[in-house]
Amino acid sequence: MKVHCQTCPNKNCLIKKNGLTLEGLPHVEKKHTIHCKKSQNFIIEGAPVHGLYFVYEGKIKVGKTGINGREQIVRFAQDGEIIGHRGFGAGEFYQIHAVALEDSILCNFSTETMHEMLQTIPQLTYDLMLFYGEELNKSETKVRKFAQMTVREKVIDALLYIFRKFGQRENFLDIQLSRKEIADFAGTTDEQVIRVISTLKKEGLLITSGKKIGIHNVELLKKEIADHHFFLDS
DNA sequence: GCATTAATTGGTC
DNA sequence: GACCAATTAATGC
Repeated sequence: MKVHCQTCPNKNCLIKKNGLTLEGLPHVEKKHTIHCKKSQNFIIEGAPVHGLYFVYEGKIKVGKTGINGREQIVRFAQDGEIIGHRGFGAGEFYQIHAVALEDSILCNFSTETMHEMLQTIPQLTYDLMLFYGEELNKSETKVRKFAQMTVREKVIDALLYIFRKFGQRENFLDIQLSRKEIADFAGTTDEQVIRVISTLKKEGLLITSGKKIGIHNVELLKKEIADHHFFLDS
């Protein structure tokens, strides 16, 4: 079942914002709608690039595979966000993989369609450029964090990122992630994540229930890593 | 309910 | 601070 940009609720999507012009409409019609089941791997690392993805609805993790099959989650994405933008224009093959964390709907624009759009809609091109700039800034910030933060700080930072991005519902983070996925994102191991979480729980900063995690005191957590945040959130 | 998978804890290097 | 092993909790079938 196909979803259309005209009725899409994601106001912050770059296509929704800039693609519904007279010039854009015929291109927007060419997009493909992809229904993705939970844990489906829809971008395979090393596979040929086949355009750009936008999340219509759902939650996605984007990662890279390292030495010994060790996983590094690069970012998470949800409604309205772009995936696969690094492969676009630059390389022939994806350097990342993307997996749906829950049943999701994606919009796929082929490389050709993107080229046509970017060459006819300056505002879209401009917004995409700003987006690339932001992404670069975030990844530079992340490099510094990885080098300078302790494990405890990295885990706190990861939890706050998840909190910012997905928020909480009934006092628990509104996304289902395993301890291992948090570890892969924070750049450490699942055992370390579990240890940090259980001490934070003892300190009254977090609550847990099964695999669900709830942040009890955001301000105190923020305070603990405040020294590392000179610029912006990432 | 049983079997597989994930969370937790303790220990070693 | 990573890796390994053992135990316990959670989840799939």
